[in-house]
Amino acid sequence: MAKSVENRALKKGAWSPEEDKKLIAYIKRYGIWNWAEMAKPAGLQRSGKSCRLRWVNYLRPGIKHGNFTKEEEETIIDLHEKLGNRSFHVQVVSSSGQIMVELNRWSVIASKLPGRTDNEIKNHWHAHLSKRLKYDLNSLPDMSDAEFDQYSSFKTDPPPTNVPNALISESSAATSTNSLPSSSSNPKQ
DNA sequence: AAGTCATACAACCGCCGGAAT
DNA sequence: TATTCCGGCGGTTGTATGACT
Repeated sequence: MAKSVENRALKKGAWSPEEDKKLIAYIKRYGIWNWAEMAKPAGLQRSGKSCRLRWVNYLRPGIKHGNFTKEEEETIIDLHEKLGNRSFHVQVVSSSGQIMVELNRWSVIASKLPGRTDNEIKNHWHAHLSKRLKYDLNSLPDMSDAEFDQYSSFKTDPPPTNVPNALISESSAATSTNSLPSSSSNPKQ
């Protein structure tokens, strides 16, 4: 009830420089203690999720913006191929003993690319790399994005039949390897 | 110059798992 | 043990911008 009234008052859409400044100033002063509660005292009419996303992906110190390098793209493609559409577990030794930690695909890839966020990597994947992979990069000569786009008139056509299945359907290939217990049981995914 | 289309990127939504109670 | 809340993730959408006709 009250919550829906609050939600209606929440601002959505692009962040203004003033909002950015408010969020940065608040976090510098008080740190991150509760995203849902922080927005109000920070003077922001935003949801906690929106504040968190803005901070994690754009305002946080050390975030790298701009074009992905070839090395970064190769890392993304390589890890995406290895990880597929799934999460997995790693063993971590902490002061309290050995524990299992679950990591997800994009955050794992992001951890290998300092300054890059999972959201940025995910967007880059969907915008550039997935379509490039669909066409089997290995069979093409080295080419720029512009050259690739020129080449890729397949966009609305079905993929050629000689492309391996693993490259045609990322999701189906990933599903077949999804044998580990996973938290990513979201039916949407 | 104006309209249309394609692309890139920022942000949102829905869902899930873990922690707290 | 059950419930609630919060943080985090993946997928998707909305919008600004540039290219093209």
